[in-house]
Amino acid sequence: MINQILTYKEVLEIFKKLLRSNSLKYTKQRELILEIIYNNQGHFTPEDIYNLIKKSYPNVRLGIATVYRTLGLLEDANIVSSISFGAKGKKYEFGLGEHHDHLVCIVCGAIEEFVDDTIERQQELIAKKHNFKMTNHIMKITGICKDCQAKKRAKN
Amino acid sequence: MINQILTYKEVLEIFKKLLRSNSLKYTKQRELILEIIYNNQGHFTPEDIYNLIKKSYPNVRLGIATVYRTLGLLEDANIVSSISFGAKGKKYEFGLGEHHDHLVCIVCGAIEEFVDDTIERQQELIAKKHNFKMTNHIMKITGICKDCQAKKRAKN
DNA sequence: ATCGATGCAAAAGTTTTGCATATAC
DNA sequence: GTATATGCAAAACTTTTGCATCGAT
Repeated sequence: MINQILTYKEVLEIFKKLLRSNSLKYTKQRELILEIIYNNQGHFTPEDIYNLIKKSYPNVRLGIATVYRTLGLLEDANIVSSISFGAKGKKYEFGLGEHHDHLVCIVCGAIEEFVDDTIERQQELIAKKHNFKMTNHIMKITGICKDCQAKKRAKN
Repeated sequence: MINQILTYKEVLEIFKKLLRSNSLKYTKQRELILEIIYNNQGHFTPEDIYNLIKKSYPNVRLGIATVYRTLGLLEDANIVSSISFGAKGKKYEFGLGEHHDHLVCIVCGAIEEFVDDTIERQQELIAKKHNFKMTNHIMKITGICKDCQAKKRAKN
């Protein structure tokens, strides 16, 4: 897992290299999908990404199928990662750069990110103990966020 | 979070109490869904559960919609928990009893479970630090399992 | 007797696929 | 020029909803 911040140019180079080494083609659509995910920090459904591109680049032709196909490609290459946040469908986010985990509020849906060294280290130990060659890991804490707890108290 | 092993009878009692206190009805279908999840340790899609019940109890009428509705109910009550394993759709498992996390093989799909005290403790600290009232947490390590690593070596 | 639950089928949503055409190499 | 990618539309799935009927209380 790469744990340093990469510029868009560097990421694009990684992607291009990946395409080349698999005899795949570098297309405008593929670039835009990567760019949107890189530039908009956050968690997006395939449809979100489709809509963002349609809005930002109205003159580029794009089908939703291409978004699905490209996300699959990017996920295989670990450039993006996906997670299911309980809501319907999967969400994707940029996956190179510092790894982080998620706190998700079950009331308002807010997502906070965190990084915790103890957790990171322990995960590696666990994988080793089970003879797993770890390629990725996800941790998600669900609960009620500060704001929603306050609102709840106010109501009572 | 309840951290002790409960008998089926105890779980059923919890479920019945939940139903009663919400003016919901105790039906054969609801009981069978709970029973199947309790007795078959593992991770099931709603369709899996539907098929298991159809096979085990061919004379009980059951629609897939009821499975979805009941799983929603059981999940809200924390009696079952759901997780998305990358494959399509969510999978459900029994959620009372000792909490555990998952190692998922990206090659063969095998799921191993583990319990790790350090992780558990750290999660509580993180939730506290972010003022989250934690209701649940999931950790998933993806990688290549021992067997698939061996097969891969054999091929090369 | 009442009110919620159920099955069914239709609808809504999500993801994948086939194919003719377009585009990168 | 060749091989892969694309958009589109259809198909395949997954999940939810409306409604008449059934069944638990």
